Amino acid sequence: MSNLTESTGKSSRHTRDDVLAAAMKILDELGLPDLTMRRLAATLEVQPGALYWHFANKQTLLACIADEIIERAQGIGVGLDWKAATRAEAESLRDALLAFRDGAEVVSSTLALGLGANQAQARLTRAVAGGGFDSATAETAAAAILHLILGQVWHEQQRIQADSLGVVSGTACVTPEHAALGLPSNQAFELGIALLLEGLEQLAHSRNNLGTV
Amino acid sequence: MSNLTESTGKSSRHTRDDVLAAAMKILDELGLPDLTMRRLAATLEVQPGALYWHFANKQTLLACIADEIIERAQGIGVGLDWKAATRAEAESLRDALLAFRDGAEVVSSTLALGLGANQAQARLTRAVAGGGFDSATAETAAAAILHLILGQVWHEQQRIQADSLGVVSGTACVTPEHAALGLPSNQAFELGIALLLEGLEQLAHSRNNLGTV
DNA sequence: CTGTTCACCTGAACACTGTTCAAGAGCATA
DNA sequence: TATGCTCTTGAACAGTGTTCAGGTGAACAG
Repeated sequence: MSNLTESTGKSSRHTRDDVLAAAMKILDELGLPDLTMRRLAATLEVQPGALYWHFANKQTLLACIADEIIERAQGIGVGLDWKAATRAEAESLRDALLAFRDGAEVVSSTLALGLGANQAQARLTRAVAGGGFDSATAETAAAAILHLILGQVWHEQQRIQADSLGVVSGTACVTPEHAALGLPSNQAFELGIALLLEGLEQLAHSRNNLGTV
Repeated sequence: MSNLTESTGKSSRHTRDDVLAAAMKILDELGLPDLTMRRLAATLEVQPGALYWHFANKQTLLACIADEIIERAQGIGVGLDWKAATRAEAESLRDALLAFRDGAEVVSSTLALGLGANQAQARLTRAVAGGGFDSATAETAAAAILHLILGQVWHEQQRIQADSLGVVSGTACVTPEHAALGLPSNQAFELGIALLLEGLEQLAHSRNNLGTV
């Protein structure tokens, strides 16, 4: 009833990657609030304490999950101009976040804590830098794009879950002020990115008028 | 040693606003992780259960805190063109978030849950709408600005706290890839807003070429 | 065939967390 | 005096992340 590793998928001992994979499965199937160390341990047929041999604490685990989510976004921005490359990078990032339940929230918090998910900003920065901006500007613009994506996807994913639970929302403290309609999420995303890219292009133009490319 | 209401600030019975004020004080002085129902109860010299007469649960409390934080941001955008008005609104929002420890995180999560802090987007939407955009576009652009501000301030506030604790960060799962330098936070904020506003202005121009104001 | 090393796990606890609820205290109004 | 309403108590429930001395088993060395 145990000790078979591959075929029946049962217990015996686990590697760090096993734990990570199991955690990501729970996250995707049950959501972040249900991703507890005890549930994770139970899934692996192991005592909770065992997890702390593989990960120093839960936050570290979450940071690694965030890294994994981000790493699965691969844009193919070769041979494109910087605008198209940046847009492609942004889209692949968004897709990667959407592909995982509560992905945006996980990435947001670990990124805020400065723990993981640096690759996201790194990729965006490289794409933006193709427009010839100085590195500080490129980095800051990339951060702006990233925050925009995270905020939007987080909002969207929360709404998905809220709808599936039939939550009425509103009426928390003051007036309800019914939820914003705005554009559908795809278009909202494209508008946001388009605005930032357009702004960057204008910035590039105004720099051109003053000197070098 | 008790039962005096105003002068010594001691116990007796409390109103919902008392609880809210005490919660905000704890939040500002100790931070979000230390804002627990038990600590809040202890501050008010009351048993934890008493809090649930005033607020249905902790999330509702946090939503009200978020509403309060947002409400304290008052932009004075009268007699300005839409760009200046929007920038003013964004700046006052940013200031309001920065004025409270962990303000951005509190507002982010309750906004993601669709519970509170709607006024923020409402104000931004009104300012943007001054540019003559259709309501869906204005609303979506306002959401973009809001997400940008929240992401940036959250990041900034987390860094403040991390620095004060001497956390080394990095080395979570993969390579450290040392933290982004970019621009100082004020300039980062201004750049982000400037890019979005510039993008919006371009959008307005391109619309002008096709017809009405 | 021993002996040691080392990766991984157990079992049990610690110190918290949010939340619920019957019962009671204290004040205002009738 | 009696009723009703507001607010609080006290105690529990069901979880949470985390720690740690000790144990198990496989791999490797002599």
